[in-house]
Amino acid sequence: MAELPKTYDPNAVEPKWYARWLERGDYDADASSSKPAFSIVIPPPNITGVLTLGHVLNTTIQDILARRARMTGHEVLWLPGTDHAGVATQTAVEKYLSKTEKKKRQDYGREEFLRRVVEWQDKHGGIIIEQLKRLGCSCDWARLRYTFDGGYVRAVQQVFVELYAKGLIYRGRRMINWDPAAQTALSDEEVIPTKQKSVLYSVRYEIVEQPGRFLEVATTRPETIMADVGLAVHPGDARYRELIGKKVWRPLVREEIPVLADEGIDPEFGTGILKITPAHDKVDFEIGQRNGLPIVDVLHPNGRINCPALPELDGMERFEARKRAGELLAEKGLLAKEEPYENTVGFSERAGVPIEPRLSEQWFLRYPKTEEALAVVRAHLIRFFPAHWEKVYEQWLTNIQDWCISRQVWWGHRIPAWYGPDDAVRVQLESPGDDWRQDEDTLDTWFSSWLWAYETMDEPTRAKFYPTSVLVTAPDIIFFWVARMIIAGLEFKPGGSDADAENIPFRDVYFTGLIRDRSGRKMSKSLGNSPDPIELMEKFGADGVRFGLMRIAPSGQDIRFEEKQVEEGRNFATKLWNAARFRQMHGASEAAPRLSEHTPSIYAVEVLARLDETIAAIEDAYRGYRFSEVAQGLYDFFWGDYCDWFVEAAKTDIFAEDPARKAAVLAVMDHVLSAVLRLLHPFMPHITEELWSLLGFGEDSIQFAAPPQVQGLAKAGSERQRVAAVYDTVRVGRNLRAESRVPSNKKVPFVLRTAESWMAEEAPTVARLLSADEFKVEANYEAAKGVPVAMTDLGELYLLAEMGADVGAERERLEKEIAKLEKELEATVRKLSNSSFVDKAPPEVVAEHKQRQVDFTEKLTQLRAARASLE
RNA sequence: GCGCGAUUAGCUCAGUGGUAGAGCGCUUGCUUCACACGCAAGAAGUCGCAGGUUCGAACCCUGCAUCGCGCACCA
Repeated sequence: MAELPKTYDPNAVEPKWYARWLERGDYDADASSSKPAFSIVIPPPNITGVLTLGHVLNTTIQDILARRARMTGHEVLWLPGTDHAGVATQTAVEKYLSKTEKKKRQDYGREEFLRRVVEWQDKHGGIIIEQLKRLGCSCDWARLRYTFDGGYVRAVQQVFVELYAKGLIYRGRRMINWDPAAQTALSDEEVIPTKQKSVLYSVRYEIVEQPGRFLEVATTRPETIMADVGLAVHPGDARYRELIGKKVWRPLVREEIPVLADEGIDPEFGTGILKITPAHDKVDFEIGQRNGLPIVDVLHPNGRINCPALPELDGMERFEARKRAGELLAEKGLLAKEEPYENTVGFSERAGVPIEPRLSEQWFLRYPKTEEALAVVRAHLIRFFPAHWEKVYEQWLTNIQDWCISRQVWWGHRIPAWYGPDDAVRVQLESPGDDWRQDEDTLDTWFSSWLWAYETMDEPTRAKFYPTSVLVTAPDIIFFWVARMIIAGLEFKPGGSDADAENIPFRDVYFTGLIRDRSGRKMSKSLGNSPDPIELMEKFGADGVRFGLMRIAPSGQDIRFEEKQVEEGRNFATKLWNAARFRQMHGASEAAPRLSEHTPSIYAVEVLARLDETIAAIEDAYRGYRFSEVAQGLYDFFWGDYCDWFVEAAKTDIFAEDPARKAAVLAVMDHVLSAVLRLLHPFMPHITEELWSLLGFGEDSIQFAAPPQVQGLAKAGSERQRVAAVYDTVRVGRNLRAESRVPSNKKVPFVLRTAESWMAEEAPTVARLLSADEFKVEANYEAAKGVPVAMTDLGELYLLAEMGADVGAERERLEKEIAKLEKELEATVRKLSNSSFVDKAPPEVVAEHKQRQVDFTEKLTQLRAARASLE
């Protein structure tokens, strides 16, 4: 085999393997397989979206789960797809057309505009799919779905028809959230309450029956005063009892309106008087309904004032009108005061403008199966990771309101309702006839997404792979998507039987953290603080990005992203590459190294024991979806235990002229490398496949190799204790070198004074690790005065530098060491002299402390002797 | 107001009852025959604050503070 190049080039290796995997059909899920099923549906990204770091985190986790499942012998389906994303896509296309052709969607008309959207979708759509491929995602691309696929659209409409027939979907004139920018209704979830600095106006209303007497009423929205239809006070409010039933003059568009009593008024708030504007406030609407008040609407759908009776404001933009209304009131002497005020205003999630509560004819869904949806999570039929999201889910479900599902948007699933002669309404898929016209509105995008877990699968696929194994998603769509999918599964029962366990859309839900920038801000396009993942991959490799991100993504915590972290991932890939390169420089690897044919060195026993521990820890971490633990465990084992210690120690045998010992070491290396590659493969699929192939560890792709198991090869024997003693000696010696200012490249002799004669066998290895030209073990060594000495677990270690003993420096060094040890000993003694501790602490803990006391005392005695010998 | 998180080294974060950890950054020494995207050594933390439980608390309990998120209210 040719020697591996010195540096690893992910940009050449990664696309090569990905193309090969697709060619071989490695990700095609076989619904007729007899292997146990493992399935994930991707949270479909917007068709026109581009890859963000959030997607990278999310899809990397899914890919890890899918790849791990393939290796553990599952038939894996990772079903990919995209979302038509109604409002988002329509807004993007409208923006584009307004820029390029200076036209609004109305200028094109519905049909032509939709043609333009499809054109745009074909041009910009699917970019994200190619980006996911660059990342190495092992999706079954043959099953790629789109929420606008013909069959999918039909299923969405069918569900609408069914729910209507059940009486769960209804049409009604109700208060909804109106987005004046996008000019559509929104669901409650699409409204983001935002704290705002505004102005509180105190407006004076003159009492009709008592001219000259005014009531002060506070409002943040003087531009809607023309829509006031009354004032209200609390029935028990003694201050105003005599006013109930009287009338006041409305200050703008002067008219008499009644004063009435309503329980909903908080007497403590402001002056205790509320103006009632039923058309523009949800609470006011309810009070109006209770008291039989009329509804006066003074806003156009676009948010401009609609009030010809007040020409000063009519047609004015709503916020401009607010200021102007304040001025008008002041001019009339009807403004008592205005003061700065902070309140919370609902903003449209998409358009970013304040929404208007508005009375409107819309379609609503009364959620079915809410109690069942709560129950399956409470009973952990569906498990949330981290579990604390259960509370958030519960809070939403127990306060649930009907869902406004119609949108005044063209790009979406058309509502299958038809209006015929004489106000007849029919809800069905096909048009009832020529004189029937279809509802103009489309459905909320999430009304199609909630079927995603099963409507994306054909019958055989569903039989094999539904319910899916796990859903991986960001917690910000827990209501939009996760909760609604659970409800859909329980209501539409796509499973094999009526049992909840077969109809829930997934068994586990893993909520990722949100990725923030280094100052803690959410990443967004508008802030420009989101790095382009493709650029990162070009710079550090997909594997580097994946590993770097996973190592810092603990379950449920938000992540502060820094490029340094993916740089570390890239560095780790290079380390892996070079460790493999070192191995293949010493001959061909064995695919199935037979460790039992060799007598393992004590270092081999140690590294195999650590490998076992690592494998066990990884298996446990996977069970709890603790991916950063898996990544960190592998990183520590491979870089620390294997590279820094085992390989360096093993060089003694590799470079020695003993073929048996060399073969033994190489077999252990093959064993560990093979195991590490397989353990690492879900995180770094490309480089592990490349090395698997180059080192010849398997005929087939690493993707289907079984993960290594705990072997129990290394028992807690004396070997591990000896390795610990050797490594301790090395650490102490290296420290002694540095403290004594011996340069790294200078070889010096060491002597260890100890009765442990076995240590002499390890002398070549200790010498190598210490960069010593000689390492001697003597039971009765007498050092010359001023020779640097330090204590190891086995005895005194002397550094015989020929640089002339510096008695002063050595004294100083020893005193520092003595002081440190004294402190530690003192703490231990104090603890042991506490009778409560000795009586109540577990015996092994007490024993540990006693041993520590003995060790410390011994070391201290020797250090003091060394110190004394300097005088 | 209710609920959920977080608070540990300069930075980003691990650590869930028994002598404080990693990476980066910093200081020092090294181009030693896998790797300078590297090797070795080092400095650096009253574990947000105050109580409590315990022989023993970064860890368990209570309260508080600060930051973030969700829900409700917001005239």
